[in-house]
Amino acid sequence: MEKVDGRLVRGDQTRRAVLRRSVDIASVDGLEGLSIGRLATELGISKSGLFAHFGSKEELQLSTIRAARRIYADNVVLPAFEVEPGLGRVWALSKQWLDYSQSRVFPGGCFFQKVSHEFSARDSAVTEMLAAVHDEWMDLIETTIGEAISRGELTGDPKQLAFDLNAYYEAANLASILHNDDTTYEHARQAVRTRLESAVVPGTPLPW
Amino acid sequence: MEKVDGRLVRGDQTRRAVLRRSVDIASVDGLEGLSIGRLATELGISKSGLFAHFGSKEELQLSTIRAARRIYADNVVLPAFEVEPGLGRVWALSKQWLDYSQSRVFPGGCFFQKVSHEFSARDSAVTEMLAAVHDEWMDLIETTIGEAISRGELTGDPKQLAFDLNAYYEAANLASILHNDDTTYEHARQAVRTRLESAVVPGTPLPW
DNA sequence: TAATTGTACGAACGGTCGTACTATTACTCT
DNA sequence: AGAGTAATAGTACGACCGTTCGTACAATTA
Repeated sequence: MEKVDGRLVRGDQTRRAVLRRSVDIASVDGLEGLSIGRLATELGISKSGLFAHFGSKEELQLSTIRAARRIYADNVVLPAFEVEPGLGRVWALSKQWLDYSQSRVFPGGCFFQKVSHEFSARDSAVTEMLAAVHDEWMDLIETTIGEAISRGELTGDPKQLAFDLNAYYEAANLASILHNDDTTYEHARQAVRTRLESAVVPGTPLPW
Repeated sequence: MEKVDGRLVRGDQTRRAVLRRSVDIASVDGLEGLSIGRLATELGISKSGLFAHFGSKEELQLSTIRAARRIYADNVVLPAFEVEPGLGRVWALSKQWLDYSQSRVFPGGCFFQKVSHEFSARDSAVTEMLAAVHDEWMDLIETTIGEAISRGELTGDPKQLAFDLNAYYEAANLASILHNDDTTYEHARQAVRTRLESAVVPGTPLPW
C-alpha cells in the first residue's frame, strides 16, 4: 500500500526522502559508509523509525541501488532515447553519460562506479545486483550500437565497441573526481569521437 | 633503526608482515574495511602492539599504499622496463598491467583502482597520496609513449593515447572482478592493439 | 653491570554500528 | 466517535571501532 488516490501516504514520503539522501551519501562514502544512524540524524528522524522502513542494512543498500538506477535512467538513458536509433543515439548516449558524470548528478560522481568497486570483490546480494545492473548497462550500449550497425551506419563488433566506449566513460569519471578537475572529460569525448569514426561507414553524417 | 648488518630487526619484520596482509585486505574490502582489530587477529598479534607500529589508522593506510606501490612497481613497471624503449615497451606495459590484474597479484584486483574509488570523493591525506600515485602512473605511460614517438614508431597526442590505454585497463579490471570472469581481458588486449595500430607509423614492426 | 630503548602485551576507554523490542503517535475506516 | 492499523519514536543490546594506558620482556648501549 503505497498510494491512495494517487497521493503518497506518509510512510512512502519518508522512504523517498531517505533514499534521495542515501544515494548521495553512498556516491561519496559508499554503501558501507552509509550508516543508518547518520542518515537518521541528517534527516532529523529517529534511527529506529528509519530502520523500520527497510528491516535490515542490506535491504536499505538494495533499495538505494534501485533508487540510483531510476535516477540514472532518467538522466542518461531516457534523454538519449529521444534521439532516433542509430549512430546519433550512440553519440547521444555517450554525451549524456559524460554530462551525467560531469554535472555531478550524484555528488561523488557516478554512483555505480563507486559502489561497484566497493562490492566487486565480495559475494553478497548487493554484489549480485550491481553485477546485474552492469550487465544491463553493457547490453543497452551493445543494443544501441547494434541498431546503428543494422542501419548501415557502423561496422565492427558491437561488444568490442561497447567495451571501448564504456571504458572511456569510467576512466574520465575516476580521474575527474580524484583530481577534482574535469579536463579529462575532453579526453573522453575525443576518444569517443575518434573511436566511432573508426567504425563509421563512409558517407554517414557525423552527429557531433 | 631498521636494519642491523643488513638483517631485519624484529620490529621491522612485524611491520612487513602487517603490510603484506594489509594490501591484500584493502584490495578486497578497502582501506576503511581494513580494521586494526581484524588485522591483528588474522596475524595472531595484539591489537595494541600492531597499532604502536603506525600510531594512527591513517598512517597505517598511508603505509599500506606505499607497500602496494612497491608491489605494483615490481609487477608492472619493472618487467616492462626490461624491454627497450619504444612501441615494444608501450605494449609490454599494457601486457604487464593486464596480466597483473588478471593474475590477481592483489586478490581484489588492482589495489589502486579499488582504493582510489573509495577515497576519490573525500578530502584527506590518503586521497592526496592516491591522486599523486595516479598522476605518477599516467605520467609514466605518457613518457613511455613519448619515447616511442621520438623514435618515430608512433604519432599523435601522447596524453590522449595514455588516457585511452589506461581506460581499457581499468574497465577490464572492474568487469572481470564484478562478474568473476576474465573474458573481458581479451576485449582490453584487443582494444590496446587496435588503438596502438591506429597510432603506429607505417613500417614499424608490431610487437604482438 | 646498569641504563636505555624497542617491541609487544592485556585491559579499558568512549563511540558508533546494526538490530531488537516496546511504546506512542497519527491516520483510516466503519 | 472509537477501533484498528500504519508510521514513528524510545530504549537497550552486544559487537566492534580506533585509541590510550601501564606494564613486561628483550636487545642494545653506556
